[in-house]
Amino acid sequence: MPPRRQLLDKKRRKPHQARAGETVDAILEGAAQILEMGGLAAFTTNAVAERAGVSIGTLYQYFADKQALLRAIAQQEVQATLANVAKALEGEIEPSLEGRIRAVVRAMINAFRGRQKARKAVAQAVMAQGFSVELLAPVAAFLAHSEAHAGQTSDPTFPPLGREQLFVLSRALMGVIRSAVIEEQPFFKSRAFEDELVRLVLAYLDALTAAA
Amino acid sequence: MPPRRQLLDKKRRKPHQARAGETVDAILEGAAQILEMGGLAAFTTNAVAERAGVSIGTLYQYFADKQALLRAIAQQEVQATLANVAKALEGEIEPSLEGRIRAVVRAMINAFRGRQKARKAVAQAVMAQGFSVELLAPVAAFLAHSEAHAGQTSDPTFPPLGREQLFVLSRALMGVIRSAVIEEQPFFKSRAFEDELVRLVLAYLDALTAAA
Amino acid sequence: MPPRRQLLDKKRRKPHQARAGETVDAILEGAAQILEMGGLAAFTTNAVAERAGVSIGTLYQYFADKQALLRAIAQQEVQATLANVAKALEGEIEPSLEGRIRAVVRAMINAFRGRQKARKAVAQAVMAQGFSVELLAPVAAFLAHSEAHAGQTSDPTFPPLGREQLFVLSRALMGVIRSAVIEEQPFFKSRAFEDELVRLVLAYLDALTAAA
Amino acid sequence: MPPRRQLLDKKRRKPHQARAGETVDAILEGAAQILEMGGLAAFTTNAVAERAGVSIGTLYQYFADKQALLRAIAQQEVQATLANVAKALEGEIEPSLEGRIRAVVRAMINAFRGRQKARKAVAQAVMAQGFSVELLAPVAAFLAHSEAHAGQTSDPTFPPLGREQLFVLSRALMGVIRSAVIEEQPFFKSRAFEDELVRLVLAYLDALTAAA
DNA sequence: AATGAATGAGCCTTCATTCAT
DNA sequence: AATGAATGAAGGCTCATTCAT
Repeated sequence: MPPRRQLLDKKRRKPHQARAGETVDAILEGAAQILEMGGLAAFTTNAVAERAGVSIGTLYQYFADKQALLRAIAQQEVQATLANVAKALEGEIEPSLEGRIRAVVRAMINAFRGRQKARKAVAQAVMAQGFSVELLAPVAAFLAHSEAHAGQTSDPTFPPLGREQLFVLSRALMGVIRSAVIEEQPFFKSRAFEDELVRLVLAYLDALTAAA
Repeated sequence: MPPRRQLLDKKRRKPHQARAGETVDAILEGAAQILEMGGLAAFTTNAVAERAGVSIGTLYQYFADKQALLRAIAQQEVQATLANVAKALEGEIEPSLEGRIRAVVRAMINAFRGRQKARKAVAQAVMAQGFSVELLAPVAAFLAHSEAHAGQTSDPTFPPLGREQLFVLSRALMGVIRSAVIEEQPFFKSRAFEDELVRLVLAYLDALTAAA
Repeated sequence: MPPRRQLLDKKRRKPHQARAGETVDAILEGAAQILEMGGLAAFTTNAVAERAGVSIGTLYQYFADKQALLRAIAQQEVQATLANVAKALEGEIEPSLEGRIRAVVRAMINAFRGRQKARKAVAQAVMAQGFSVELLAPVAAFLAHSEAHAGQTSDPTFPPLGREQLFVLSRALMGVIRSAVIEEQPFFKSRAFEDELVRLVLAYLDALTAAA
Repeated sequence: MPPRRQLLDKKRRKPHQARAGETVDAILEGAAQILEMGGLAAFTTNAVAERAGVSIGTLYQYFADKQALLRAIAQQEVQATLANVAKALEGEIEPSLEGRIRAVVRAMINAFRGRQKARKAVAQAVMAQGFSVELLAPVAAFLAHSEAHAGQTSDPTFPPLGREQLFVLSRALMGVIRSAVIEEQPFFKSRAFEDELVRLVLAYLDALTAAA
């Protein structure tokens, strides 16, 4: 029996004896849901607050402004994706280069399965702000790291990636996945699609190796 | 009997004729300028009308709403880019596969040189609407066409691209360029960047050939 | 029979074929009324717009922001007061110093009769912004001008007022009237009150003369 | 049994006693600081509470609302100013009328412990509420009292001031100082300014005497 | 007594769109 | 066809105030 607020008729709900952390989580979750449902256009602070079941004032107690909220979600999403990728890599027994690349590709594709529209919106919003560089930094770092490990295996090694090469590789990969999500391609989750992505990465790395 | 707007004919008719055409062009030009100067944030219908030197009412006589205006600009840009690519291809003497790929890549990069900010804004806005599919269709078609021609040369031929392969190739290329534009990468117009793009496309096509 | 505004029931009225000038006047009038009724606290842009019978959008078409509106009213009020004073002086046949001072005092008192609360609010608001100096400048100029004329009469002349002296004289006069308005003193319109104000000004001027 | 707030007793009791008194003082001090630093715009209840080092809830335990807090500050300041004036008068060896007037003027100028901005803010805020009457009452009373004492000296005496005369004298004095504070006049603390104020009061009193 | 998370009414402002002229 | 004054829904954000702990 929730002690406060009994007339649920009109406005707020959620009795919440929520600790601050819980409140923040609720807001983040609400924001993601709004993004998922209506895209960036529906992403208004009032809508987020309502969906999160908190007052607009509470939202602003935790996020300085709309952008800060957006940034937080983006951060969270990138983190989650990276964690996904990392986990996929660890679990991978097969140490072949192709095996590891496939693991990364698969993890990235799967990362987009949950909330496609939300991620789409986040991607757009974040890019629109110019945070893309910082946010994608971890991705680039990860790829670089992954590449560094390559030398420890029996795989054909390849020279360290230059600035432009890292950029091309990471953006090509993300660009294709991004497009597939945004265009809602039917083959998004197909094995054929995954194969082509792996082929793309592998081919590029091979070409680099050959050139060196 | 299409009463308004052929605007894609590009050719300006006699100045005392086709008042409408001129007005539309003025609006489109004004819109592009606004976009270029202030980005999406400054892109208000009133601002565009003022810049174009027409009343807001007139603007709405030719464009149903803001989105329609945005779509028209996007259309125009894509069209122009394709024309650029085609011209580059035609003028290319060297018939090697790499030579043609480089021509295409260069044409696409150059297409973004004029009004980078405008293109960035258009890209973001249009993607947010989900029109990417239609807009990118001509690009994909063009690449398919280009590939079809490849067989007619003395180059090592490669099998016709499958749906996923065409998708991966085109989106990878566009995705990298798009990212470079949006992130305003300093190396955008460098030779090194161009080289990597060519390498990416070439490597993927080689891999496909090898697999066949 | 006021021609405008017929359905007072709910929201908007006024079919308005209003010229821009009329609209501005309506807004200014509405603003004065709001100020008169509820003071600065009630002075919200929405309230003003509603009272003026225009949409909030229209208000912002003519005034950049709330402050601009406030400044406009203040300007108008000061102007009106000065006009009042000037007219009173002109009409004054008796050219004695005391006679002229009394005319000024009376004009100032009368200026505050119409919309006491509005003027009170305007005074406060304007002071809060720091425009007081510029706005009161005409008053000071007027006093200086009045003083300049003194030499042309048979009155005992007095030396030109210094900066501090002009300040003390004008603010003392305005301060007393202002207080009377704000405190809603019953004797505000009495002859006795007027007499004391005249005495104050006269005494100060005399003292200055004696000191010189 | 008044449970809260005697705060005007000024005397701080034993530090381990009277917790409430200390809290109230802290709030009042915090409020004054906020006012001084950021003016009325920065004067939010939350800001005051934070500055005072208490929670917002505690603030509301001692002050019914924001206005009450403002009133308390004003009260306190007026009280302090009067005390200042009284002390100045007592300490004044020279018993001449001009000497005593100067002491009063100086005390009023120096009031508010040098916190001009806070004083300005308080003046504006309090006036906006219409509390001016009550707040100025002690000032008027003091002046009346002071005048009453005048007769006991060897100064040229003057007749007791009438209602309008007392009003004019006190408001003229306060009005000038108030304006100087609000307009942030550079000569506020100058000797020349003080001289003119003294002259104003003296001249008016002289005129009254002469008329009697 | 004190705390501070939560509330939400309401403020200022923008801008896409309409329509009488 | 063109104009542009007018509209008003909607958005971001603030801050005085409450109340369960």
